[in-house]
Order: sequence, then structure tokens, then C-alpha cells
Amino acid sequence: MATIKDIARKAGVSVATVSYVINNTRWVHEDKRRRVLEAIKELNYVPNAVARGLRIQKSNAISLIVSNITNPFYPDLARACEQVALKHGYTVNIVNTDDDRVKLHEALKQLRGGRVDGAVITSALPENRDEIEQLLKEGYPLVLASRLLEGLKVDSVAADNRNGAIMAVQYLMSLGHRRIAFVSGVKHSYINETRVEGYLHAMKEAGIRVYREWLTSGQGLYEPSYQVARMLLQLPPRKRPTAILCLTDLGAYGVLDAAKDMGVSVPGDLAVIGFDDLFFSGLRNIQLTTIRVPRHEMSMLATEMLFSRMADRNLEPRTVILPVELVVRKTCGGSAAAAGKPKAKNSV
Amino acid sequence: MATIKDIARKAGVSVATVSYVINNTRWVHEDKRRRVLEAIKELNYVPNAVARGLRIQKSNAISLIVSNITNPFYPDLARACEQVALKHGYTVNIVNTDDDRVKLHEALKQLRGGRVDGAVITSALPENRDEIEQLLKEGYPLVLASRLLEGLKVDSVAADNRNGAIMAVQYLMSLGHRRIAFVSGVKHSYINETRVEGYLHAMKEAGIRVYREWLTSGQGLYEPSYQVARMLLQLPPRKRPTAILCLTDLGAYGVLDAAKDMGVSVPGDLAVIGFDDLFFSGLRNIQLTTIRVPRHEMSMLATEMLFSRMADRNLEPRTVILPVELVVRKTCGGSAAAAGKPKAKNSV
DNA sequence: AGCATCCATCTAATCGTTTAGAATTACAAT
DNA sequence: ATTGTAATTCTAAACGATTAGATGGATGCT
Repeated sequence: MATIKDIARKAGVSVATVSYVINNTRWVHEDKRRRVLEAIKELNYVPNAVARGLRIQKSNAISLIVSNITNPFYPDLARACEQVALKHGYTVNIVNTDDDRVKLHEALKQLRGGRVDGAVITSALPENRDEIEQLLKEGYPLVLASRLLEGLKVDSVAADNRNGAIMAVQYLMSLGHRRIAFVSGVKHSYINETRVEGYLHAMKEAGIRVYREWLTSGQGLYEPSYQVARMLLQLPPRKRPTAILCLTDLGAYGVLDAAKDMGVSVPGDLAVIGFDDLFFSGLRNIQLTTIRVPRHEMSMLATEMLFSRMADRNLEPRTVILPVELVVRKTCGGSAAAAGKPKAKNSV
Repeated sequence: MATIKDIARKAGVSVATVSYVINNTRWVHEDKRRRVLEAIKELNYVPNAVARGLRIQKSNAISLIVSNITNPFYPDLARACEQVALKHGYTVNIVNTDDDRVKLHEALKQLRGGRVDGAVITSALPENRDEIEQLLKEGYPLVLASRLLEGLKVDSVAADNRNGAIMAVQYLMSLGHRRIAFVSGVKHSYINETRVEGYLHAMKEAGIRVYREWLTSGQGLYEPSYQVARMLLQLPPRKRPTAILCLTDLGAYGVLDAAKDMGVSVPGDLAVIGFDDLFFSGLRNIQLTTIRVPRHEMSMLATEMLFSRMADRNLEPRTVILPVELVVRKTCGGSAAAAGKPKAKNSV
């Protein structure tokens, strides 16, 4: 709890001199410099970051805003974000919003309150559009990742969800499936909308009618998806899907378990395909076929874009769509042969 | 980017008055109050948290220091911590240390630098002892969770690891196993030491010799544990374990996969038991028998203790050891019948 | 009217830094 | 000794809030 004044007094110099040696910002005579350094060590002094932040008007911290860190998708984003932040001498604060409007508002207060210099938002929802737009107008450095808000002039990075869903459906069709259901997610969320769109598109293109029951929300979570799958597997044979595409791997785990509980064999009687490619999907006892989204790359890129923007606020906003990849494992029974190459689409 | 002065000017009052209405700290005439509120809304003003923090000497934030948020054990701690912090009007900053001394030091700088008011440390290692002790001496509010530093006078919460390991070994023995290996973790880490101690104790008590190979580190991670398991399963029959206890569930997944890859059936030819009870361990295709550590409770308690200490720095430090629980699933083949009741041990 | 009381509001100091710009010192050249 | 110049070091003003303590105006009482 020593302050710069204590150091100055102890070393017999002015506070300015102490500041100069701490920050290496002006030349200081060798012996004074030594005395200052000694005093710092002796009193275990660490400059008060809050005072410093107030004076220089920056915090050397950014926020990473996620909906729920408990979803294994996000810790990976966090590590990548942290990694590039560290390179720039920055620290990252992870904030959960639980997809709640007021929690996002609280998170963004950290920006307005000067506690962080910028934020990468991965939990944007259409209902947050106004708030984010306002912040942008006020000039705060923001970037959207994973969940975009279309039509907003802001730096953005997302995966090519639409194409991913198309790849998934086409892969299933190449295996002979026609009755393909989609256990989707929260309405209006970017990820859900784009993936649903891809699903619908691919189904339509193949001339397959999509029953209403085939498109039900499992919220991308285990339990709700489990429930939806049970419903799906109880449909009359004419409508009962032979394949289920899931909004997320987490949801796919729920579907897998529902199948098991109902004695439906996977991939024998049912093909299951996920989205994300979490670490756990590769376990020998899971072996989930899935669409991998490059989350490390996505987060690194988003964070780099944030730093670029903090360095130059007049940059033209960019949006980057990263290609996804079909990872063939065991839950569809097929081999990699039938999988189409992912189509890359960059810089919209 | 409006400041309190802008609001004062716009509302035609002094900055003090603005502050009074923002903080509800003195009575302000109705019409002035209204004018101030209007100005705030109009300019989209949010008080600068940094300036406020400097003046009142607190940040309303705490740190949760973890070794690696990518390990699903930690996000759960984070949510619980956040939950109680929120109740106290606080925000939590999650920081990864990667079990690196200098990263922990950086994390603790946030405390010394006044950016946070306290910290719950879940990544303490013996090599951090001096630094933590020093901080404690300087009066900073700290609590240790999950990983303790024995003999340090500091608020602490951990699981009863020793007893957990004993329960696991005894359960395996009740199933007839004698050749039981332990895929352990980083030397000297509290968690590893206590769990190894329990393992060794139970083995000794049963009069079973523990071969050196039976106690090898898998670092509590998937890949290293996978490798260790391969080694274990290639031991000559006399030494080859029929059961493997793992430091963590994550490690157990590696062991499970090694067994699968080597054509060793679980639980037929090998029993596997984990530690933690991650969400994924309950999946139908995993069904890992494990020792559950009450991480939500642990984190909530630790955070509550931190707030108690911040409220009264003279409290006598407490150490709480929470009971663990054997969760019988499918990887040992046994039923719940043989499981002993966990022994609770509180307030050392 | 004179005075005390009470409210509401204001002025200015403060928190711990950074950093212009002034002041001081050292030293060489005359 | 005087002066000029360069090299150090210092003083003091920010940064944007909070909050004692001062001030001023209204009201009530004698």
C-alpha cells in the first residue's frame, strides 16, 4: 500500500523522478535510479493501476463477453483472446451475460466506465442491437465474434454456418438419408438463423419436405436437446427422422443419450451430426461426426481486429467469415469419401 | 465520454449535486434532481469507474485465479464465484496462470495495483507460497480454494481428497481388485499430494505392495494420462493393473481411450475410476465412476469467505474441508452397494 | 428586526499517478 | 568570474470522481 510519494521520500527524490525510472521515460542519474529501485523493492511497491489508468486514460485491459463460460466452446475462445491480448501487453476480463439484456448492459458499463479499453462480444443478440449501435456511435472499440448482427457497421468474425449446415445435410443425403431433422437453438440468434437457413436451403434443393416437428429448439444445450430428440424418435415412422443435425455438439450429446435411452442404435438406426467439434466429441466412446468451427482462429482474429481498431478508430469495419470443416467420425456410419470440400467465403 | 462536469454544466448545478443524485447520498430538490437525471440520459453518461475507484479506494471487483479455464472444472468454479459476487454487487475477473509463477505474479499485481479488492486463488502451488504469504502480510484479502498451502494462515476451502482416494481404492478392493494403479498429477500440488496420500494409505492398510510403475503422473490431463495408461497396460501380467484410479476425470478419459485403443475392455478387463465428476462423465457413452468434488459449494464458500474477510480483516482464518462422494456408474462394473459413506471432516 | 436553525447547494481538497514546463545544477568556454 | 548550454530534477496541473466543510437562503421564534 505504498505510494509513489513514499518511494520518492525514501529515495530522496521527487515523485516525477520515481515515475521516470518506473516507466523509463527520461534519463535519470545512475545513483538516484539505483536508490529509487531499492526503495521500490524494499517497500514492495507496485504502481496503482487505477490512478495510472485515470491519468493516462487507458486500462490495458479488454473484455471478452460470452454468454456462458460453462459451455466448453467459450473457454477456447477465451484462451485465444488472452493469447493475443498478452502479446499486446493487455489483460482480458471474461464476462458472462447468460443471454440476458441487463447483464450485457452491465458488461458494457465496464467499457463506458473506463475499466476496459475495448470489448469482443460473442454473445450479441438482435435485442442488443440498439445498445451496441449506440456504443459504436460513441466511438468505443468493439468487435463481434461468432454471433453477428447483420447490417451493423462493425468489425465482425464468424464461421460460415450456412455452408456448414449445407455440408452436413448433403453429407447425410449422400449416405441415403432423406428424413433429416434439425435440433436447433434460440430463435433469432445469428448462429441459429444461419444454420437453420443452410439446413432449409439444402433440404429444399433436394426437394425434401421439412415437417414442422423436424425443426425444434434444443437451445444448443444438452438437456433440452435430449427432450427434443425423445419427441423426434417417437414420431410415426413416416415422419420419424433417420438423421438428426444438431445446432451444437453439446446438443448432440443430448440426442445421443436420448437415442441410447430409447434403444435406438447410432449410427445403425439413427445418424447424428453436431456442430462445433468440442474436445469431447473426439473421445473414443463418443466419436461424434460434426462440423468443426475454427474457434481459436476466430477468436484470435477478432481480438487482433479489436487491437487494430484501438490503434486506428477510422479503419473501415471488416467482416470475415471463416470456412468450416466436416469432421467425419462414427455417428453417421459413413466414411469421409462422400464429404464435400468446404467452400470458403471471405471478407463480405 | 461525458464527465460529471458535463452533466453539472448541462443541468446547471455543481458536480457535487450530480454526485449526490447519482449515489443517492444527500437530498436534492426534486426539480434539480430531475434536470440532472435528464442530462445523464441525454448524454448517455456513465460515471467513470476508474476515477471513482481511485477516490473511494475500491473497485467492486475480485479476481478468480485459475490455472486454466479450458479445464471444465474451472468454469463451474467461476459461475459459483460470480453468483455470490453478484449478490454483493461485485464483478469477477477470471485470470489464467497456466501454473506459471510469473503469470500468477501478474495476476496478483491486479490486487496490488488496486484493480481488484480481493482474490480467490485456485491455482496455488508450493512455489507460490512466498508471494502469497507476503501479500497476506501486507493485508490483502485472499482465499485459497481447491489447492491449499498447508500451514499458511489463510482462509481456505478444499475437498477431502485424501478420503476420496481412500474411498475409491476401497471400492475397487471391494470389487476384488488388488493391482490398482494411480495415474497421478504434478508433484507437490496439493491436490495430487493429498490424493496420492489417500491412495498409498489405503493400499498399505490392505497390505498391498505398490509398484513404482503404478504411480506415474498423467498431469491430470487427457493426453499424458493416455500415454501413461498405455504403459500401464503393457506391463507384464504380474504387475499389470486391473484397476486404474485417476487424478481427474479428464485424465480418466485418456485412460478409457487408451484401453479402447489397446483392445482392453472396460469394465471387463480393467476398472477405471476418476475424480471430480465433470458433466461429461455422466454421458451414456462414458458413464465414468468417479469421486465427486462439490465444486459449486467449494467456490461459493470460498467467495463468501473472501467477502467476510473484506468486511473484517481481523477475522481468524478458517480452513474448511468439504466431503466428497463416490458416484458409481459403469466403468468399474460394480454396483453402489459396496460404496462406503463419505466421511465428512470440517473446520480444521 | 435580529437571530438561530435547517436545508440545499457549492467550493475545494483528495485519491495516486503522469508529464509539461520551470528550475537547478554541472561544466566548458571565454 | 561570467556566461551559455546541456543534463537532470523538480513543481504543479491534470485525469474524473467523492465528500468534508463552507455558504447562502428560507423559515420560525422572540
